[in-house]
Amino acid sequence: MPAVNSQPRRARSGNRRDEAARVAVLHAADDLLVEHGFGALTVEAIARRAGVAKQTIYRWWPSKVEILLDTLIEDTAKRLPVPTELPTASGIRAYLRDFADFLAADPAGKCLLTLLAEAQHDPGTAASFHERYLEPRRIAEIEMLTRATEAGEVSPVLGPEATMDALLGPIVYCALTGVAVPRDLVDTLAENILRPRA
Amino acid sequence: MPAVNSQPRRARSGNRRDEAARVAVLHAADDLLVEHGFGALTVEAIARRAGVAKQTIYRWWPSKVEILLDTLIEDTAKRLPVPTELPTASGIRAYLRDFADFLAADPAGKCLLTLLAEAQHDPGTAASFHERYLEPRRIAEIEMLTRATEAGEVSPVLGPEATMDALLGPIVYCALTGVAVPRDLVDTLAENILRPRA
Amino acid sequence: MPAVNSQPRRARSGNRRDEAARVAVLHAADDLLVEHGFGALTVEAIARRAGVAKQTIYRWWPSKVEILLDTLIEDTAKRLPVPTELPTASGIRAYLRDFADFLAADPAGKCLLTLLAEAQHDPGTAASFHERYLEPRRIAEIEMLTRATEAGEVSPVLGPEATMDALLGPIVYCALTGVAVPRDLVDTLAENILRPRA
Amino acid sequence: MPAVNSQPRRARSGNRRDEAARVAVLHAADDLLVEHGFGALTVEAIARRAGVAKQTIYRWWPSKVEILLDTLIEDTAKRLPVPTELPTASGIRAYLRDFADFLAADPAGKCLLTLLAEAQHDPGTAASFHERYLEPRRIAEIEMLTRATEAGEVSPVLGPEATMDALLGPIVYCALTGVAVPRDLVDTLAENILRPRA
DNA sequence: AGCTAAACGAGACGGTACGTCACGTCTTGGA
DNA sequence: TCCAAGACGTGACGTACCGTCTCGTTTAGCT
Repeated sequence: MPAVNSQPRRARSGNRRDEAARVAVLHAADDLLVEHGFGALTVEAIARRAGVAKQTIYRWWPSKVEILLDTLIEDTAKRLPVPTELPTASGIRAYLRDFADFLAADPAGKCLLTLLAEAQHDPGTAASFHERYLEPRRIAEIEMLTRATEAGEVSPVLGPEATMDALLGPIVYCALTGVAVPRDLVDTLAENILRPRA
Repeated sequence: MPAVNSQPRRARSGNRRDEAARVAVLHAADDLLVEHGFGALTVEAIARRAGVAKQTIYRWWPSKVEILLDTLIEDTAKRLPVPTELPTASGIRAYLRDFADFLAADPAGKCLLTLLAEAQHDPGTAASFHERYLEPRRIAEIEMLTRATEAGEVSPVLGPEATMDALLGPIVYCALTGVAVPRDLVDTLAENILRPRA
Repeated sequence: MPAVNSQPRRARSGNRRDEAARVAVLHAADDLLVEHGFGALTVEAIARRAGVAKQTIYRWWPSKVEILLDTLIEDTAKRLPVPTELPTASGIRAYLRDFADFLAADPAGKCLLTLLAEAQHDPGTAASFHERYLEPRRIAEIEMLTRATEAGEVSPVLGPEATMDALLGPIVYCALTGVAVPRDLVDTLAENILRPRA
Repeated sequence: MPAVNSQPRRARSGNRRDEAARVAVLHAADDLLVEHGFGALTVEAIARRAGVAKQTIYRWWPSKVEILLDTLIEDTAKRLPVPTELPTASGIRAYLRDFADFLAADPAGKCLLTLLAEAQHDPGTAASFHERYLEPRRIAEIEMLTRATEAGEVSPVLGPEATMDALLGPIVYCALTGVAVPRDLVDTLAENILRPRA
């Protein structure tokens, strides 16, 4: 679905990158992943669905996982921002709940799980995934946690890195094993690991 | 002639399954995974390395992930049994530490992570992995936890299912993201989630 | 269909060749050829259909074409004997007509065409086919022709070998190309090549 | 740079069919057939020998017999044209002699016999072989015969179809049975079947 | 009556080729 | 300069048969 407007033919780009082709590829990849699973996510299928030539994909993305990574980064920025300004205990708890919902329900959540999985199979994917997604988020999360601790909102029983692993780990593990995150799991974890003020 | 292996030639199996071929396939798959990664784990490569015909693999395993699953099940039974008899708080803590070491260092640990990853890509793999590995282990773990609780060894802050997710999740998440599990993470988690007697 | 009687189990043979298995194989091969074509004529399919183990086939026949050859030889002896006693011009003409009908209509005719075809593909088949089928028949045909010539029944315009090629060639060629042998072709050929007395 | 073949590397084709690959496949198939027989004529062997990918073969030919058919059609057009302009009795006789030599000596002759044989095994092959080779040639031959008859060059004892079967049949039959066509067979047949003027 | 030897059904085995799919690279020709 | 289109070499897929090889059973014929 490359066309984004009512014109029968997309305005072709000439010698600049075709933005319509770019978003068509991202959408096609995401749609294929959600609708038919990772097995159907081939470069040829993406090109077919996006109405784009295969070469156009190879020109701009080194592999199909980078497409997913682009999608994930854009979607996460919109739907799951890390709260960094004046974080409170309840703000952090809300963030954890949002994260659980994101993994369980959002199409981009499937995208994250897929990338985490593919990173186990391929070192290159792992490197990209860490560098472009995990590390930046982790830095923001650590900052969130540090500020909250300094403000006396929370007093975690572990260092910031380990605290984030202790909080996110169970949520991710439940998502990976197809288990719905229990309602009280997040709250009890926050209570016992973060030790909020109230 | 009491000796059964005086010839270097492998004893052929007749019309019964060839045990030597079976273990050769399991070893070949494990070796390929550890040495060259999941990308090199093709059925043809396994057959080549095991000195076995491709058809022999397809005769006994519906897919290559079932081979890994067989390997994982056999190896886990040997190297990471769930302690079910008279479990103590320190026994559970030791189990968690062993699990972290298993994921980090054992070849079969890579196998587990690979299966967990592949389960994200393919529903069939997910079903097999749950049915043949995760569920049986989870049942044993729940029993371990229940007995320890009844014996007063521990008094967990969550139900048994959620407790196991809270304990195993961070370990798995660290392994998946390539982070070494911090020394104090497991112990502090056990302290705050399980609340042992002592 | 190995069983030839009402007993649920065929009487097993002990340490002598099992005649029931032999004819079951011949029939299965012929049936498969006629019903599903040469492509379906695999050793495994023959064994399956005959209710016989593959090894039993390999024990007695070096290849599947030898099975067809056995069938052809038995059937030809019954249904298309070469008239050698006191041959007449009309006897030879009748033989040619029978041969045309045999190729067109008899299951064993398909068998002959198949063997002639397979002989083009494989020298071993060609050797067996010549030695066991073509040569013996040719010798009998030449004798038939020679006797008829000596008796003054016919006075062929070519030597006996070439005469047989001139008479049989068109019939075989029509069968190979799927053309029905025209009614007058055989008769006119006989008239102009054999030059019968009357 | 006017030269197109200054590099040893073959010029790649872009998005048009690669003519070099096409002829390489035809030659490889013919060579394999002549050198090692039909048994060695596998698609994989053709691809290997032609230096071409298997998929390139499957992209353009539905089966290996179509490759042979292409070869045969091209070669026959060059080496064994049917004389259609002002055919004479001796012209027809020469055509028959050329046909016999073609079958006996020319590589493409083996190709024809192979196709005729394979047509016995597979109805699809038979259909293609008739439609693309036998029928067009037969039409040209019938026209040749009709013209010669109308010009009074010959007065055949049979209709044109049956006449061609009577003339070609013995030649093909000899070739199929590995018998060298006797020198006088063709001439005597022509004399007695065609009845030329002189 | 028991023993030996052969043929049997069953079917696992190491192989080869099949025809299909997707990969990533390349070239053409149009905008 | 970018793009759609698509042919190409590469290599793995899962399947079908090949011909060989045990297995354990059955039976004929000899001790």
